[in-house]
Amino acid sequence: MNSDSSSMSSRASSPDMEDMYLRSHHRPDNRMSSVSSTQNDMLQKMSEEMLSKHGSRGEGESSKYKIKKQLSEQDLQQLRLKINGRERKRMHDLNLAMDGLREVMPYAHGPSVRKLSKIATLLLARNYILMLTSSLEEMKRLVGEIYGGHHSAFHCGTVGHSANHPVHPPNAAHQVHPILGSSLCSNTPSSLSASLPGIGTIRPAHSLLKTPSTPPLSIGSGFQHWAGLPCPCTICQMPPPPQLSVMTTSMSRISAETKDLLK
DNA sequence: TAGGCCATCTGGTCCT
DNA sequence: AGGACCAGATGGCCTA
Repeated sequence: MNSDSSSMSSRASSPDMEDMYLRSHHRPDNRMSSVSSTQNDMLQKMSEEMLSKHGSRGEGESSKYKIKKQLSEQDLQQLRLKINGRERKRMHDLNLAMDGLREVMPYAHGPSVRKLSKIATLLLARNYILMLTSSLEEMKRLVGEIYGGHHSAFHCGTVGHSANHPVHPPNAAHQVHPILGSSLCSNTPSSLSASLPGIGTIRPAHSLLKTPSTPPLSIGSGFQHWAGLPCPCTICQMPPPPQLSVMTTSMSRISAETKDLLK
């Protein structure tokens, strides 16, 4: 999913967004989902009122100029309503995307839990990404340690590798760690750090991120969980193997920093 | 009641 | 020209 609409050559069109989110969000009204029926009625009334007002006024007495002016005014009003509607829809799409982001955050979801604000969602998402990236880094390092001298086996199996290290077949990594294989191949530590300079510099507490109404529970590795709700991340869904104790320690450290953010 | 958050309107700018 | 994006203004709702 390409969420960076500003960087795209062609800007994200609303129909696509509607398509994306309407599938998972059942919206009775295609246009104004979050606008209350009262507000919707009000908007409808406003437009109708303006249209009828401009349509009935000035009949007979007005000059051609006046009629023309009224028509242009009417057109202007219609145009304004049209633009407002588009903007409203755009903001709704943005909010749906924000909801989608909230859903995948390691944060309690539910009617009793207060929704994360937009800014808090973005900041938490950033730190979550940094934390996951850092965990991946550490995992890679540990795998490298475990298989010490066979480090080269964890690089992508290329012709070059098989030529340089005939003892270790190029696909050894995939045989030993099929789960890690793709990740290890797609990013070397150096390239990853280069592409994500923010790693290791997770931001300190932000005043905009507040403690949720439901206090966080610390389970096992120290990763943040909130009452009664499982963490959606894959790391928490599998029990950490004993070899990864170093990683879990690191996870505790990182999650503690994340916890600070929520204060 | 002040402050935070949000939805909406609006005008401007940029892009296709 | 029309549409998308953006930022400022405004008013409503909620909470400490």
